[in-house]
Amino acid sequence: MSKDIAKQYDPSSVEDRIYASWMKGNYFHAACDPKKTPYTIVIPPPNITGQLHMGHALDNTLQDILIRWRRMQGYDALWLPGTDHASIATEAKIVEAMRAEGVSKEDLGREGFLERAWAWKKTYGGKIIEQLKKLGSSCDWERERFTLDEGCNKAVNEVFVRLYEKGLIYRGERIINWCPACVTSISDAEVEYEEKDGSFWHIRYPIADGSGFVSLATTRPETMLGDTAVAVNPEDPRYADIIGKNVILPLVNREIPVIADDYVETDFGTGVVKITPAHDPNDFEVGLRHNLPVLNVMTDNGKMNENAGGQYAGMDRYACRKQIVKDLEAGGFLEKIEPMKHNVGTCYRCHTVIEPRVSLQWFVHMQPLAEPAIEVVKQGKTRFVPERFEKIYFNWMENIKDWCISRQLWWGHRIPAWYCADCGEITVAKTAPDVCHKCGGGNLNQDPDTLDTWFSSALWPFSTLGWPEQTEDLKHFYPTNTLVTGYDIIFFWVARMIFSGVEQMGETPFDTVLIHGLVRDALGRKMSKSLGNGVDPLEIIEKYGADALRFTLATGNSPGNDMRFSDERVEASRNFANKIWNASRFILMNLGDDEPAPYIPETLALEDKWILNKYNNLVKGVTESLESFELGIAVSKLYDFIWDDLCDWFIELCKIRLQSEGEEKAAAKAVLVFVMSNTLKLLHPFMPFITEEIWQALPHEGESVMIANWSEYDEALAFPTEEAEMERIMKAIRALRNRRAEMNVPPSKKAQVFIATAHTKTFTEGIPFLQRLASAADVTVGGSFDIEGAVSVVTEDATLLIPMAELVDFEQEKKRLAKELEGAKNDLARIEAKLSNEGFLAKAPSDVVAAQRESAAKKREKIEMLEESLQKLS
RNA sequence: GGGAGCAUAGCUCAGCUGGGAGAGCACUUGCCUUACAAGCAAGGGGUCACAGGUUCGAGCCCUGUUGCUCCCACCA
Repeated sequence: MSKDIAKQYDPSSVEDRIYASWMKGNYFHAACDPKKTPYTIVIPPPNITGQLHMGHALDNTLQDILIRWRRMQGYDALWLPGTDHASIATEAKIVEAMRAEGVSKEDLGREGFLERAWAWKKTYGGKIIEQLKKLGSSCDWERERFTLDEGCNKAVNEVFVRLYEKGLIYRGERIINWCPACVTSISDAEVEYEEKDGSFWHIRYPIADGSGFVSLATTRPETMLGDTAVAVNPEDPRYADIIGKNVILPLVNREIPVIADDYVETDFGTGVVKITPAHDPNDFEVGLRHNLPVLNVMTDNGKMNENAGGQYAGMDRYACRKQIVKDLEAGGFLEKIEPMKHNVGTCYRCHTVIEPRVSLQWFVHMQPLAEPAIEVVKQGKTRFVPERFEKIYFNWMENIKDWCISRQLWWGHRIPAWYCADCGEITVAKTAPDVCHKCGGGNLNQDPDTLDTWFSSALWPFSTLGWPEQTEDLKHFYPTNTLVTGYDIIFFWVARMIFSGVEQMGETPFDTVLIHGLVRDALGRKMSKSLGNGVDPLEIIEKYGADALRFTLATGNSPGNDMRFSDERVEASRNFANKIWNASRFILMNLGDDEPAPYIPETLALEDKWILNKYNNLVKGVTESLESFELGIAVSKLYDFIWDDLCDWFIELCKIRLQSEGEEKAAAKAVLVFVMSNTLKLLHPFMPFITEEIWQALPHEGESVMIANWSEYDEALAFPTEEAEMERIMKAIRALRNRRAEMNVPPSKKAQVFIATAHTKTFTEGIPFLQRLASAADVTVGGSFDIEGAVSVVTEDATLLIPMAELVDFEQEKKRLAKELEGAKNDLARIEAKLSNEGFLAKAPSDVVAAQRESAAKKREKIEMLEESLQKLS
């Protein structure tokens, strides 16, 4: 904030400069000071392929608010940043770029491909970090990590070996989800189900002995090529006689048995199910039970393979489906086609329909890991905010299935398993073994596959602190405190971090999981690339400033709930920033070159005590809200205080004293500076840039507001009596303004006011306020007045009389007063009904009863005054 | 098939452990009152989805109903 202060706050001219000054001051760096209490947040590492989107902006704003607040409170606050290698997404991106050049992965070979991938990472991987800085994120950049860096690799290998040795990682042939576009297996969590219009094809399978046929229905007719049985329910009388017979698979003329299995429902479809063990998870289970052959009929990229038979081999699965249907129809096997909606699993990265398929993969045996992970949440060692997400967590963990962790990709942590070419034994080791641990042969080949990205993300809270080394950082900062993330990645990440932390470290990785919702567009739709409705946070920052964006994201939103984003809301935030800017400008203009001086308690005026008391309560309120993770409430308290109390009232009230000289002017200035600079501290976590810019311009101690001490409630600033007195005056001012507006009296027309009140001292003190803020001319305060033809304005504390006979229709005035009287009487009747209720008096807490008594007394006073005013009019 | 969330002013949403509803935007009226027109002042507008229940008292707690949204689940 320079000398020539503009009327409008221009964020673009201050943000980068301020951020650079913070970096220069090294304020983001956590010291790892054993004398200080640590407060740690690990960032949900954004993908290196990522562009900062609104979800990131929200997530990181919340984290920055928490970390800045705790840092100011004196914690050894560490916000540990980093990025995720995002195996599938990154590899896809690189392969795509290579395709444009006509190069394939195979052309380059593994080494060449990885070289290229690292080069890509070097060029583009830091982009999102730069974008986080634009947002104001106060991460400890010295500790920045990458899920595929050397340290994380060590951690990954360590965990893999440990789990393998405990028997919790195994290799086996199972049905897995296969994405034919990404050409890799994916985990169950990575499958997204989408409801699609499909068909239910009813097909006739002839019975081999020529006794007829059975009808069955399928949504994926092409998989019939891999059928190795047909199943019916053993209790189903319709089919009792065919169990054990064979049927002939149409088109391929292969004989397959009819088996009986409980899995088949009698009341769905025809009660007959084709069994394709290689391409359906249930069928696979049935196949195991009945010892059926497993016939894989598809290739890696979703085409039919040689097992599908000559006429279909090489066809795309969907082309094949069409052809099969055609051929079935031609052969008279197709009974009917029923339209049907069904849930189709798709790849969460590319949304290609996944193909369940039998495959040899690595798995984590989840059950033993899930149990203690459930326990730590049950015991409250980790709690979810809001709590309801615990149910989602439990539900997932309690029904957990084994986790397929191997991926047929090159970009990622390579599986630390070596196969002996001589004896076939597997050697799992942290570093490449020289010889087979069984036969001692040296002919070893490492598994070509890499691990699920989430395997390394799961270790993030401790791998980033140096684990498996017992580093000082690890000892000091683990377990971390707060994890901030969206509900959409509880399964992918949060759950896996919890069981990994518990298993490897013996301790849950964080005490609180703060869950936020999705940022939707103005119409409530999910922001997505395909819809093109995404709002770019960087554009918003450019247009309105980072503080306005942060404020928008932090406000009017409660944990776990989705929010809508609209430019109008950012505009409102921008206006708020501007309001603060101008209030500060006003203070600075009045400060001149005066020595900054703290206020002297003895010189404080009524309004000073009022604002100090309000400020003191604000400190308490904001801190409490932050402690309970109600950031939206904290920020709205600040908004209300700054805009309403400080700007609309206190600054206006101060103008009176600022026009004078001497002690009272000094007091006004000192209190203005005190309240503003301390409020800036409270606001700083939410709006870091503007608060720093202004704080630096105001008289201050210390280098930066971001390392200033967070304020605490201070008994010396408690002035409840004065606040109440001030409120009496304010009420009178509002009532006067209201009355004048109703009568269309322009502010330029000053009016004489007589105030009849029991609080003569208070109102005498308030005379200048009424003159300044309620267009009063001469004000006379007394016990009662008898004035002919005056307009009366009645509050609970006073009757204000304005002799403006010429402006008033006294019949109207009588009606108005009568109406007001009636309203007051109704209010009183309601309160008295309550007070005469035995149950209320007996059971309501005493402070509530007292409050009701007080408001009854006030109403009675008001009624009395209204009656008096009416009487005078007649 | 299970589970969850939401339903409050014209719009978008707050409303913490029950004590008679708030904000922003929009709207109406009057103000360039020299910090701010991205502003100031005043105002209108709500049977808190519906029906029961608990309670002295319910937007808030319980039950049910309706509508919308989401998550999970192997119905071929």
